[in-house]
Amino acid sequence: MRFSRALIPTVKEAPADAANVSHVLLTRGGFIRRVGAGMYDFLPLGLRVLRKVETIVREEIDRTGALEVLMPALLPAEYFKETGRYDLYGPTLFRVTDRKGGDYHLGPTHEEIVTDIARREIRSWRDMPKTLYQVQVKFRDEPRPRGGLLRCREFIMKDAYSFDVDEAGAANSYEGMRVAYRRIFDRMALSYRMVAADPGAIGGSTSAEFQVLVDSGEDAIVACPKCDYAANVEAAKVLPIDAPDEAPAALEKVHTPGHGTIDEVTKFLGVTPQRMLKSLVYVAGGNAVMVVVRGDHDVNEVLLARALGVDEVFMASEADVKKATGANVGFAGPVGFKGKLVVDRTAAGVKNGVTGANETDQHFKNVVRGRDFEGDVADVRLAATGDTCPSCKEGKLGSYKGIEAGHIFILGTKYSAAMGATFLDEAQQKKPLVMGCYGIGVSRLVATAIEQHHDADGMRWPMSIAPYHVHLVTIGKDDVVVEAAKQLYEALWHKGIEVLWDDRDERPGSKFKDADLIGLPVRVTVGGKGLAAGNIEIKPRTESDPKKSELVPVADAVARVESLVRAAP
RNA sequence: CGGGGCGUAGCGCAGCCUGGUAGCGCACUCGGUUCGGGACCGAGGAGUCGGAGGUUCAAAUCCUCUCGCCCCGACCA
Repeated sequence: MRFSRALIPTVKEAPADAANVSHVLLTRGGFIRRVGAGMYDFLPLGLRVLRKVETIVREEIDRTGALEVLMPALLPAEYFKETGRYDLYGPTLFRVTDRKGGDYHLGPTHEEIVTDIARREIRSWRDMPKTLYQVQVKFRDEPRPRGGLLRCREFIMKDAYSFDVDEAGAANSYEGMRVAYRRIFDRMALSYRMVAADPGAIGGSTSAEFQVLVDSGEDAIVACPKCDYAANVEAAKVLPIDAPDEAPAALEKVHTPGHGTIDEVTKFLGVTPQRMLKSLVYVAGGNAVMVVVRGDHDVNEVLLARALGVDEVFMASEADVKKATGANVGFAGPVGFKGKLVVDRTAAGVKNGVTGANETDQHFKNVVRGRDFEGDVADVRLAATGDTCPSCKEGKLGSYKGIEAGHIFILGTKYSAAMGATFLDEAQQKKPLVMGCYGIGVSRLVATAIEQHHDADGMRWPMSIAPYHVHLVTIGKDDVVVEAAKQLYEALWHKGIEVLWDDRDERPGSKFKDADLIGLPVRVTVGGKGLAAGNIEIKPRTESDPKKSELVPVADAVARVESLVRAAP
């Protein structure tokens, strides 16, 4: 492609509304343009990347034996109503009404729709295993779209669904998909980690996320350096931490005027956060629940909800805290608390703790569980850096940030049972299909790749998903230069190497800046000076020194470029 | 939805507090000089100041309502 005929609207200044590197660079590089909140145009370069990601995903998913289908994005409400998700999804569902007043919605995911295919088409154990997938647009009215392509209201997802006769079969399908996912992320040259995850709203038992490791990521991950344990913090198991043994001292009420936070109280009373019993009020199923964790820990709301047997818990409002404790926020405590009380296992072991007295400006010292309060003990804290690994019990967990690029689940019979998707097994018994589901955020991956591969000058595309492989820059308009470039351009294309030729009538500086911004993996410069000496210049985008490039005789240029393109991931 | 902020030329912004007839940089068009890391000179085109209502002789500026967007939280690929 000749730059002069392409649509690559690069801009010098970052858009004011962009906060993420990928959003800034994709916009500046002319890959995408915002249309509305969480909606983007893919301009030619952006679309080329998207297509390459899709191709890798298709190749690897096909390799597992899965079959590509295409389901509608516009869905009649009846299917989601069958499983109750029409209500459960709430405002996240884009709801539409047709001319006859019928209820429809745009598909946020397609478990119900594939399950409908399955209940019509899969009748015998002989039909399985079977995995169906699609690469398709999804719609979710996110509470807060953000980060450019990272979180959109309309986005491209690869969603696959497996159907098996039993749990063992489902585990097998799941394993096959796990291998495919590894290959996909490896081919895209992403540094990622597969982590244990919470199945969340999709439901099911086993699930793992593929987290691309970047500091700007929204998800917190803990991982063990000694074994392969890694988990999203919200799904991480925690081990109780023993407190130093002490003889119980007498309960004592202390005046702590205006000191409500852990930080203030520890300083004011001269105690460590490990001695604090942080008491938080949540609302679960309409009731106020007090949760006690150690001062240096945070509540894991997923674990808390599970411990309470509810779907969701919410932090209580300031007013609700006052109502529940009779004190201002900052002075809640378990001692004398009348409502439901949940105590984290580690907090339960704290001897002579410090906690709010449910009285504004008052705390208790030397609080002992069993003597001063009871409550239900459960692991409800978030895993933290330095925790002992719950798997090998040896390593100390480290913390990482990631972007969720893929998620795989074993669903079991949740959807098949609800929708009557059954088959006849060898014993002529009617059984529900055992399902798994597997998602990859295809459009999100475009942005994720940039979050991980960029520098101060712009993007650094991995070869496998770069919009073109080679950025050919010509300096000046001399006939010799243009002719040499043209020959190189055509020779490379004949070898299947995709070349973007910047043939614009621009000054060299602008061309180099745009080349760095767009970030194609190999830059080839043809200029009068080099050509006079019989050379062209080759510079990988990963080389950060602007002056450093390889001089190659014109005759060897094609072979040299080809070897670079073939070698890179 | 809770909290914060922003809507002025294609993009990035100033002007608003203290009303007086809209400006800067980039981009764009034309002419010229330039040409190996975002050149320079000259000339130009381009804006219902998000929308509606109000106050006023006069509103981008003050008031009310409204729409849109961004950022921080709860959700997710």
